[in-house]
Amino acid sequence: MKEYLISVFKELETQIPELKETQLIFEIPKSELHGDLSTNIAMQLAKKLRKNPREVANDILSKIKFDDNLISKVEIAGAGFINFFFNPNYLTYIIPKILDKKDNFGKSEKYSGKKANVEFVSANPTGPLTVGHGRNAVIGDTIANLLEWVGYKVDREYYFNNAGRQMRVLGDSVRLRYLELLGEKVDFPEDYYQGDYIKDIAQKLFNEYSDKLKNESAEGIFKEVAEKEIFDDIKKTLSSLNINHKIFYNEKSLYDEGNISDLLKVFEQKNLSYHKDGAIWLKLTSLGQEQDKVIVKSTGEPTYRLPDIAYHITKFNRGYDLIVDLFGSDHAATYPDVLAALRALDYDTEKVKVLIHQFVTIIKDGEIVKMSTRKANYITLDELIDEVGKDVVRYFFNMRNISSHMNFDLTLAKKQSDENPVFYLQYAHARICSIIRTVENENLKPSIENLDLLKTEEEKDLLKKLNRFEEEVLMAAENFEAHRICFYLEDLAAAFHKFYTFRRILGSEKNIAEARLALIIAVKTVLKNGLTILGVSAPEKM
RNA sequence: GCGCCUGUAGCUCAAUUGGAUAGAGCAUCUGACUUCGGAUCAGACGGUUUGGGGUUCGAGUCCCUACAGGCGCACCA
Repeated sequence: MKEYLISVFKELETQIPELKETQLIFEIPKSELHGDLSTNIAMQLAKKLRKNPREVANDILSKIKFDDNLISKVEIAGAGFINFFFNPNYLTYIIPKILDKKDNFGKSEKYSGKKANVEFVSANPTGPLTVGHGRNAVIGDTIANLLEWVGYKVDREYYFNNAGRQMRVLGDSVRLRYLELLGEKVDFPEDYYQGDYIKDIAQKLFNEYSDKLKNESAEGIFKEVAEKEIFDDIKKTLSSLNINHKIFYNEKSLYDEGNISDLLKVFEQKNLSYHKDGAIWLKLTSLGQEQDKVIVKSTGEPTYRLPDIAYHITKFNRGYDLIVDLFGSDHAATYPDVLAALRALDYDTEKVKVLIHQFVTIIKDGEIVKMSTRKANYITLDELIDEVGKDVVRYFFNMRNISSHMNFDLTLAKKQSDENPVFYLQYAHARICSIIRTVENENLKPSIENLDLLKTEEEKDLLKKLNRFEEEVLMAAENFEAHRICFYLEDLAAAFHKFYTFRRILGSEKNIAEARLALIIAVKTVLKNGLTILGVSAPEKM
């Protein structure tokens, strides 16, 4: 429909040349009184033509003839909006379309043929995933889903580093706990990993090797076993949320394959780096950044920046059209340097979309829980999933704009069952399934023969909402905003529940009953597809 | 001190990217089923969009400023 209106206005360009320079926008008005689509084009033109907006609108309409089969009414309203009212029959076209496409309804081909990489979680294996990682994990996976729905071929990627200082400390933490088990008195440093999982790993090593590891170094078996155990747990946690990364990219391979040394040479050749105080610095100030930063320490060890840049270069070289980086606000300061460097090396950083999500504040028994991996004062993602379930976790993290500093009230979440919107959606789906089961016994079949009988307010409202789904998916994907899907689905479910309260299938005249049956099957399909994007199940019974 | 994010109803959050009368859920109050799932529906209450300036036909949204909170500001990642 939008396409139709755009084409009509395009034809008008010959008569009103200024139209070419204005952005033609059609939007769905907030209020139904303002029609099904609306444009502010007259107001935009008014400025250029130095005329009254309503006059311009009148002028435009006098020059256009609309197809009566599509548009039933056009009006000028407010300061100069032009509102379009669809022919009601047009709305019902969506039902056969949904019934035909089923699980694929809502998908589009707009970006088909394009490849995207979504990097998310990317926590180093130093401890179990926390609730904070959970937000990252869920958002990342859902964005990947959304991109797939609009045609991208998506790789989900996890970047990690098992070489640096963090991992050395991890290994040594395990070693010290192990020595404790041997009865040695050790002084366990405060800035080491305090969590019980370290003791568990030490215990495991003790069970297997007894005291044979007494003289092993932290970097050897202690680190290796710790990394493996913890990474296995991380993968298990993610998989319990149905999150499975295709690629685990180890920073170490960047050294092994020479990417790091190559990059250093390039910086040198392009005169983008210099030596000072025994370290190598990147000339970020010449790239518009605040200050130069060290890329190789005086010890000869690179800082994280260098591999970060090399890593992103591999993403370009791997041929992605879209590169999504998702991380928490604690890392927000690092990416501008990386992007500046990439730009200086002539990579098209328009392809890189950096998404920053704000932190989750955990509230338990009315108090804020301060979290720290090091101090082992945190709530793990596993605990959260155990307490509220996978669907609630996924829905909850998806339902808010990523820039919101969201609160997670754990006490409420635990007792939450009828208060949580995810149940509201699932209930609507299960209810429709139940109706279908019941109605089938009455020898009714969904029919699209008499959809024009769907003309009550409740039915029209549902039809309008069904008509919006494809665009919602596209908007959510293009803006990387999964929460729009949540709000849309809640809206749709509410419209269904209202329909259910006032309009019946059983007991209605057969043609109406069968048209309504087709309608609710369409609603069920859209609910399920929306929940699928979010990674939430759509149960047939609850 | 500097940078990024945030501030909207009692609480948790939206607002079609600058549009029309700022909307939902929860909480509170009042109502609604002898038949398809009451985990539901209808209604009421609730706002100086943190304060103050500015930009324009039009501002929750953009600019300036003050205040409050979160996150950063390494030769850690």
